[in-house]
Amino acid sequence: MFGKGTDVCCGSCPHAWPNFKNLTSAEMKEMSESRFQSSFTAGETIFKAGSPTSSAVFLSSGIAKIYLEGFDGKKIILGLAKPGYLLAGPGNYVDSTHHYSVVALTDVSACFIDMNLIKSYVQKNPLFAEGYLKDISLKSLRIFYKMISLAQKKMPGRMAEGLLELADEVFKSDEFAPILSRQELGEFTGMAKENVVRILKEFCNEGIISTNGSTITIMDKQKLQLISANG
Amino acid sequence: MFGKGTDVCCGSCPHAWPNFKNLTSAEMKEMSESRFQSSFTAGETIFKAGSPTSSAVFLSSGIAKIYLEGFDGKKIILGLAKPGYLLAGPGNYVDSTHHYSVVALTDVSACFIDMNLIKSYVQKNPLFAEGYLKDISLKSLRIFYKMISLAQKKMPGRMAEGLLELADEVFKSDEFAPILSRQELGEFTGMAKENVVRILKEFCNEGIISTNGSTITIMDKQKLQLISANG
DNA sequence: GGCTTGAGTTGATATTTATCACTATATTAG
DNA sequence: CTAATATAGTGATAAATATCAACTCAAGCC
Repeated sequence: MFGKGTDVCCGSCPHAWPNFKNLTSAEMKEMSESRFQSSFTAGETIFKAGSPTSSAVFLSSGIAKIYLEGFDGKKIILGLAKPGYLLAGPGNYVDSTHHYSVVALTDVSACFIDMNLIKSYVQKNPLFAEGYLKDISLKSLRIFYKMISLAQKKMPGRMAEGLLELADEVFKSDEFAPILSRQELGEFTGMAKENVVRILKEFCNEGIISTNGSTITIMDKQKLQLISANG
Repeated sequence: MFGKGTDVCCGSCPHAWPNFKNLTSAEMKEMSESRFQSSFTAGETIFKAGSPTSSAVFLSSGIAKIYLEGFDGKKIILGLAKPGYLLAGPGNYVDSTHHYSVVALTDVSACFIDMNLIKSYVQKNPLFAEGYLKDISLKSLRIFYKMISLAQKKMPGRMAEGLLELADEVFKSDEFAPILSRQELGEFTGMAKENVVRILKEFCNEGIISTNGSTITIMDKQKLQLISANG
């Protein structure tokens, strides 16, 4: 399914990027009428690092993984995008190129908004520009802390942190389906997939989590927070 | 030495942040007249993570290290700041707090500019806002690549990359004084100081660099680039 | 159904990296 | 000048982590 997105105005979309609130209704209407919508099935690539940032992408439903491509095809999953998350990245104002790749983890429907339009609002609308700055700043900060975690915490600490992030920020629940494979969980927490298995098993044995079939449930959140904090 | 910086206008300062070119002459004059200047000797802290971002800081001379504070007092040096580098960080638009610390490596003289003034120019001056976005975007990108390097390269690769960054981007010369101690070089390349020593020695033995007293000279840049690229 | 494929899992092993203990060499303070 | 302190350097060891080689199990396919 794809096409011009003329059905609902972005202004009334419950999943819109918060910063769109700073647009005038004329700007909102213009943007809304010029956007494109497209669907992706789980596993499909929404955009790849290296491709031009011709559009800003927003999910209206589904979840996608955002990852950096390293050496030898190794990946680092920076985080998961949900509706309301601006998918454009810092390359937009540097070399007009994406520097991370985005792949749908579930079936996804996405809105594509012309980047030149976004950039023109940045120039015309100071509040919108400030909102964009806030967005990119917050994402930078998260990268800082991800970097500290990867560089200084040991595997159990990183896994605990990763599970807490999935529970608290992505799924908003202490019980969640394994939207990420063990391989991906490893790319998310910076370890080999074999070690993901071992550490999850360890957490199970200690009663910190339980893995019912393919669902992970956090049983002892305090302990998990302790492990995360102590590295 | 410190005080109001009324001697030279920022507009004619050869070390000014490039984005200041986008200010009107009235804005430039206002900013120039309200700024404060201060000096730091090598080793002194310019600001600490956690402190409020009340001012944007620019060096007019000297070099400073920018680092994240991790666990157990461990540090990650993100990079070195020279004149022309905006020292404010992404916390400014998130929680008005610095998230990295900055310490002078050489004697430094610095200009402090009221952050509210900067923020007001972001709102009044779209070109300035765009320049700010570009600045923060570029810094984000660098963090991406630093992160990949730390997560996926092995020690020799990280050291090679670090030396190349010092030569090509900081000192603009293949021979440079050891402004960073072995400890700091370790914080910069993500390894223990003992391993810094061992790898530098290894590089010496292979004729890739030479350490004359306390100066590092890159002898075989191609080889260094190869080591950096191959992880 | 039987076959293939890929994810999950496990144990053994190799590699990488940190830590520890110590010496040497500076550099600074008194 | 000398003691004290920080940095540099070295080797041995321990810890952390990746890699390799199986094996299991389930899903999809001819």
